[in-house]
Amino acid sequence: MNKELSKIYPHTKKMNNNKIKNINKASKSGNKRLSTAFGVGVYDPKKVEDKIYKEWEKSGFFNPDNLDLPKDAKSYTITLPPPNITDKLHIGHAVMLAVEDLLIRYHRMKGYRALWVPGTDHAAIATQNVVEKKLHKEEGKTRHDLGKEKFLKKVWEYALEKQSEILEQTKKMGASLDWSREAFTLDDERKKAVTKMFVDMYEAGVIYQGKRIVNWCPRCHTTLADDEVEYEEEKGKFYWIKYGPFVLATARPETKLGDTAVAVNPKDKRYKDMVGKKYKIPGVLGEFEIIVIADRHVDPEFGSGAVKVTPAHDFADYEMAQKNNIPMKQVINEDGKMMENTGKYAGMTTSEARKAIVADMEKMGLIDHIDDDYVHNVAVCYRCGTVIEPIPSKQWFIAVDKKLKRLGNKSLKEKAVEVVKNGNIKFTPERFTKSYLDWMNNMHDWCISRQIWFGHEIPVYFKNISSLDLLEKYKKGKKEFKVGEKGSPVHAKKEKEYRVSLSNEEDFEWFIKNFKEKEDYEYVDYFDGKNRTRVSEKNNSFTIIPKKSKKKGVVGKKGKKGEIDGIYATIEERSTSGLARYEAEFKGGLPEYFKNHKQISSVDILDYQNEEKTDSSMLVSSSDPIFDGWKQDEDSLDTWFSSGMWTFSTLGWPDTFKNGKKSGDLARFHPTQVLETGYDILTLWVSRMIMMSLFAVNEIPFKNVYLHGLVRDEKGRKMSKSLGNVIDPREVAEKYGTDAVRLSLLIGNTPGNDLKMSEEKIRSFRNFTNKIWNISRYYKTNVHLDHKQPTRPTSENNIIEIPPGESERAIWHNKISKNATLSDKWILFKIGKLISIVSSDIENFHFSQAGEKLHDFTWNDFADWYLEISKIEKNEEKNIILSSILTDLLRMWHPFMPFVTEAIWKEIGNNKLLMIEKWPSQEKYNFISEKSRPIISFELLQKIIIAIRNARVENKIDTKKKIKVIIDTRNSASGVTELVTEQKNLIESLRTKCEVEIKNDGKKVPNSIHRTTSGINIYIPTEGLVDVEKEKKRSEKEIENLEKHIAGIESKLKNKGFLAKAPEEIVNQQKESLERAKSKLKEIKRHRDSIS
RNA sequence: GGACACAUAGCUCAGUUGGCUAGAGCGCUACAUUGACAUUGUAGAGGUCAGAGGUUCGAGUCCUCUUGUGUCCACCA
Repeated sequence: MNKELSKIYPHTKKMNNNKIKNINKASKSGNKRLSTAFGVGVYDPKKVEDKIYKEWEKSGFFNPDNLDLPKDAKSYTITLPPPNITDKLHIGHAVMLAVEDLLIRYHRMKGYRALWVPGTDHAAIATQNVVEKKLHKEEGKTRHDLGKEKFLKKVWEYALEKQSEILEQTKKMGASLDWSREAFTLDDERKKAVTKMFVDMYEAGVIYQGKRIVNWCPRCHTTLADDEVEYEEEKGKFYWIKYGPFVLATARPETKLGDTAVAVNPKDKRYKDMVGKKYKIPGVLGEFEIIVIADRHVDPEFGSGAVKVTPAHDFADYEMAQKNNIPMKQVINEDGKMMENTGKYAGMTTSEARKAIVADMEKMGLIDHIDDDYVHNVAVCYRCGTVIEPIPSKQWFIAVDKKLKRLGNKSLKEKAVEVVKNGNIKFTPERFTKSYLDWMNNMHDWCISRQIWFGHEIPVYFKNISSLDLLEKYKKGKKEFKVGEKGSPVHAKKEKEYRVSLSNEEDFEWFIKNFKEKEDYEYVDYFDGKNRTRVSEKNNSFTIIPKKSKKKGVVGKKGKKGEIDGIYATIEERSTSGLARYEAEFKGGLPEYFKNHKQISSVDILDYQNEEKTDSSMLVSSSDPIFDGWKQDEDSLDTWFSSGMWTFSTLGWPDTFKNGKKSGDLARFHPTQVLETGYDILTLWVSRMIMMSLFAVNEIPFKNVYLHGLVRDEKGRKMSKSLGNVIDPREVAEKYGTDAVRLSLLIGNTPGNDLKMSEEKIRSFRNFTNKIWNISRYYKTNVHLDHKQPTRPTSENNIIEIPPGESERAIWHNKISKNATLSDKWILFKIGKLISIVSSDIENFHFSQAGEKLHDFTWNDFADWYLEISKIEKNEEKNIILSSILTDLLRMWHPFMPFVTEAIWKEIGNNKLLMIEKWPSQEKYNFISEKSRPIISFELLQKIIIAIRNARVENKIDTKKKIKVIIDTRNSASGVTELVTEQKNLIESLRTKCEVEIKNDGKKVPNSIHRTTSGINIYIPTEGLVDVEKEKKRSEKEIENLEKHIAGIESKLKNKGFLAKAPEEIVNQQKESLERAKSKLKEIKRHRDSIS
C-alpha cells in the first residue's frame, strides 16, 4: 500500500487496486488519459481553453460592431490600461484583466455595445532603463556607445518581443478584447495624436518652455520626475555658519555661493525687524548681498530659525524666491560641477567644493561649529543612485493653472477638480476621491520633457537664424500684409494660422514703430515666457514700454507687469492670403515647407535669449519639417503625456474630433464607462487622463474609476523579481486552468485593498470549476428533455427553459403552481433572487460578493440539495426546471469563468456561443415570494434532515445501519404534520438512511436520541447504542446557550427605551424569537431529564 | 511631519444604510467510497469582532482616544 497516497486519500485502504492505480495516474499525469468529452468527471482546462478562445475570436463578437444589437443600444466602453512593455504580465495584471473582462462580458450579455480596447504602453523611461541595463550586463556598453539609432533599434526589438508575450498572456486569461482596435502608445496613430495634442496645447498657451528647477541626475543627464526620485538616509555633517547677522545651519555649504536671500518665519520675533532689509554677507568669494524675507514654511524651531535661500538649487527655496521676487543665481551645472561664476571653485564637483569651501570658511572664521552624525535624507536617482542636483533647466511644461477659454475660463486643474467634486467621475472605493482631490489641488506645473531617447519626440524645431533677418524680410512684405476680414472668428481657419512672434527689445521697438499706427495685425500678445496676455485687440491703442533696464516690460493700459527672458510681441495672422504672402516672402527660408505642409499650425519665430545667447528660431508643427537647417528638440515626452490621452487616442482622435464635434468611434464610445486600474497610479495616471481629455475633447474620459488592490504573496509581501515570489499568471493558468485563477482573483478581493495570493486558493477554485463541470455532466446524462411537450417552448438546442415571454410565462407559472413540488418552488425562488442580487452586485462593483453568492447557490442549494432531491423526486416539471436553472447559472458564471462555462454550454448541446447569450432575468422566476409557504416549509424540511444527520454522526451510528426516526409535530405550527407526511420520502432518503414514523401525541420517546427544531420533536430510539453521557453533555451545552440567548432577549424586552424607540417590527421579531427559544428550551430540558 | 487605510475563527477574508445566537473558503476533527463529482459527500469544533471611552433602546458597524500594521504624499534648510 502506498503510504503517501494513503495520507492524501485515507480511504484508499478500502479501495481496490485498480482505483488506486487510476488515481495515481491522474494526479501524476495531469489526467492526460482523459478525453475532452464529458465522459469523465475531471475537467481538463488545457483541452478546451485555447480552442474556445479561438472560437470567440473567430466569431468576431469581441468587436461590438458585429453584435446583433438595436441601433439605440447603449455603449459600454473600457480602455484597457496598457501594460508597460518593460516586462511580461504579472498576476496583478491578471486582476485587471479578470475584473474588466467580467464587466465587459456582463454588459455584453446585458445587451450593451460592449467595447474593450486593448493596447500596450511604451513606458518611455522605464523601458529605456531596462534595455540599458540589459545592454550593460550583456555587452558592457552604454547607450552612448551605441548611438541613438542603434540603441533605439535594440529598444524596439525588446519592445516587440515583450509585446507579443503580453498579447499571448492576455489571450490566455480569456480577455474578450477587441483586437481589431489594438493600440500602442507609440504607434503611428498615437504619434499623430500626441503631436496634435502638443501643438494644440502649445497654441492654447498651456504648453510652455520655461526655466524651472528640476531634479537633475548629473550622471544620466536627464531630469527626473518627482516619482523617479528616491530618498536615502545618510549620516552627514551639519554646518553652523556665521552669516552676517545670522548664524544658520546647512548641510550643503557649497550652495552658499548661490544664495540670494535669508528666510525667517513671519511670526519669529527674533528676526521681525530684519525682514525686508538687505545685508552684506561675508563669504569665501567676498561679500555678497542678501535680502531677508518672511515665509511661513520656515520652521522657527529648526536650527536657528533662519534659512539661507538658494533659489537655483533647492525646491523649497525656489518656491520662496518665486513668491518673493528673489533673483536666482545658478552655481552648479549639469555635470554636477561648480560653474565659472564660482571663481576658484569652478570645475570642482559639489563634494570637492564643499570640502574646499568649508576649509576656507574655517580659515576665515566663518564656521560657528559643526554637528557630526546629522541624519538626513538624500535624494538619489532611482536608476543609478547618484545624488540628485536640483538645478534650473529649460524644460517643457504644462501650465495646470492657466485659465482656458475652452474650459469656461477655468484651468486644467480647476476643471479636473470640478468634475470629481460634482460627481461626474466617481471613485470606487470612495475614499480615493480625497486622495485625488488633495493631490490635484497641490499639483504644480507638469514637466513633460525628458532627456531620453525612447519616447514621443517633441514636435518643436529649431533653426539658428537671426530673428532680425526674418524681420527684415517681414518688413519688406508689410505692405501686402493683410489680415482676414474684420470680426472673422479666430479659430475658423485653423489650418491657415500663422504666428510670428517677435522677441527681444530691438524687435519690439521696431514693431512698435512700424505697426503702432497700422491696423494690419489681428492682435498683439504679450508673452512673458509663461503666460500669454492679450495686450490689445485690433484698433485699440496700446503702449509697451520696453525697458533697457532689463527684463521688465510694463504693458500699457492694463498695467500688467511681466518678467521674462525677453519680451515678446506676437502678431497673429489668420488669413488665407497670409499663406500666399508667406510663401512669397520667406523664399530664402521656408517656402518648400509651406507648400508641402499646409496643415502647419503655427510658426513661431522667437528668441529665447538664454544664457548662451544662441539666436535661434523655433517652430511648433504637427508635421515634420523636411527642409534643411531645422533641428528637432532632442528631448522626448514624459510617458504619461501619451498614456494620458489613452481613452480618446484609441478612438480615432484627432480625426474623429472636428470643430468640437465627435464622430465615429469617439462619438460612439467616449466617454468610457470605467477606468479600472491599481490605486498606485491614481495620481500618476488617472489625474493626467482627466486633464488631457478635458482639454482635447472637452469631456471626462470615464465615468467611474475602479481601483483594485495590489496582489501580494501569501506572506503579504509585494511581488518582486528579487524576492522570487512572482506568480506568472500563465503558469498557474496552465496548472489549474484560467477560470480558477480568475475566480481566485475576483472572490475575496475588495476594491482598494491588497489581496494575498496563494496557490492553495487557486486550487480551491479549481475544485469548484470541476464541481460545475460535474453538475453539468449529471444534467447531460440524466436529464432527458422531451421536445414534444406541447406547453413548453423549444429552442434550437436541447435546452428548454422557462419562457421569457410574458404570456407564455403565465401559463408556465400556473402549471408550476399546480404541479411543482416543494423543492421545485424553493429552488425557483432561490435562483430568481440570486439573479437580481448578482446583477446589482456586479453593477455596484461588488464582484466578490456576487461570486460568493453564486458559489454558495451552485454548490449548496443547487448541487447538494436540489440535485440530490431530483434523484428521488420525479415529476414532469423537474427536467425543465433543472434545465432552466443550469443554463441561467452558466450565464451568470460566464463573466467570472468564461472557459468552463462556454465548454459546458457546448457540451450540453448549444450551437450558439454562451458569450453572446442574454443575461438572465429574474422575472421568469418571479412568482414565489420569500415569505410564502413553500420557502418556509422547505427550510423547515432542511432543518429536520440536518437534525437527523447530525444525530447519526454525533452518536456514531453506523452509516449503513437503517434507523427509525419518530417525528412528533404536536408543538409545531399548523400544517407541519401535513408537510412531514408529504415529504416523508425525502426525509428518509437524503443521507439520513431512516424510516420515519409520524406522531402527534406529544409524548416523549424513552431511550432515544432527541433533537428539536421549530417545535418539531425528533426521536431516534437508541436500542442501547448511545453514549448517554455524551448526549447529556450536548443537551446541557445547548441549554446553556439557549438560556443565555433568552436572557439577552428578555432584558431587551424589559427595557422601556427599547419598547418605546425601536421599530415595531424589530420588537415583534424579538418577541417571536423569544417564544421560539423558550419552547425549544422546554423540549430539550424535558428530554434531558429523561436521559438516565 | 501630513493624509488614508487596516486590525473579525489557526490562515485568507466577507459583513452594504446600526437590529434574530457574527458568516464564507482553506485548514482542523469524526464518519463515509465503485454511475455527476475524492478536485467528493455528511456532520462538527473553533471568535471578549485590537484595547479604552462615548453616542444610542441597541454598536463588529457611528464618534474620540490608545496600541499595532500597512500604503501614499511631503520633507528634513
